Amino acid sequence: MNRVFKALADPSRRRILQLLRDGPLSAGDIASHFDLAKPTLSGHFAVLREADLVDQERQGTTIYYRLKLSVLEEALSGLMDSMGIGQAEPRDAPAGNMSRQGK
Amino acid sequence: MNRVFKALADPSRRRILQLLRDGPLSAGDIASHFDLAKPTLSGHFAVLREADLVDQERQGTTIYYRLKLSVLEEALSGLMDSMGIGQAEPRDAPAGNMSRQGK
DNA sequence: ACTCTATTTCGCTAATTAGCTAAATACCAA
DNA sequence: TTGGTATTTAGCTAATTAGCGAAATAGAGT
Repeated sequence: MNRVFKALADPSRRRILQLLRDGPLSAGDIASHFDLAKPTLSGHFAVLREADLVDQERQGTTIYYRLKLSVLEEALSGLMDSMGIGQAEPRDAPAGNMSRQGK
Repeated sequence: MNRVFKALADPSRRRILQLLRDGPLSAGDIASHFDLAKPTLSGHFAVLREADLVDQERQGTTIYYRLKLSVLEEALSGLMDSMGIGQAEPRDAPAGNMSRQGK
């Protein structure tokens, strides 16, 4: 989960994920949307892969990347949960007194 | 919005936000939950402030930090929106076509 | 003015990161 | 096996980051 947020911290990587929203794309297809060198993009793909946010499928000489939406969803809702966003009630903090921080 | 995701990329900062979920805390209160030096935490506060995720209020010699939940919410739902993750509507939402798949 | 306490700012270091070019790998076709 | 296309790996640099201790700032109490 930490890797997911690290991955999301870079705008290029967020944009890659957006591009993958409508279906798998090859590395080259993705690269054509950017003004970055291919190896740079390849590095971003590696980060996304390590975060388990995408998976790869080779088809001949072309590699297709596909968004793993459920992983992204779980990370985001996990965070929202821990922050008390949304209708999810925190399970760890009884809504009364937990630690009155005396000092 | 980029600053928000950069801020969220660090686990200590995410934990700070969690601690602030139940109400404002002083810098010292927060620091007592960590094994980090005060200046280090102070740096994290600065990052969170620049991301507009918290605000500060001085009370005597003590500085209280408060979570700006709406900023966090908007960043997250903005991302979810751009990724096509459903039920991310803060206000009025076009609840219609969610089955866009294909390529 | 002095002295606490709380917090930040200042330098510094080590680790990480994003970017590049050049070279390597993988696959396909002739 | 040679050649071509797609992508990654290797090796580098510059910029950013997280951490620290020491010093500075700020307010409150004496």
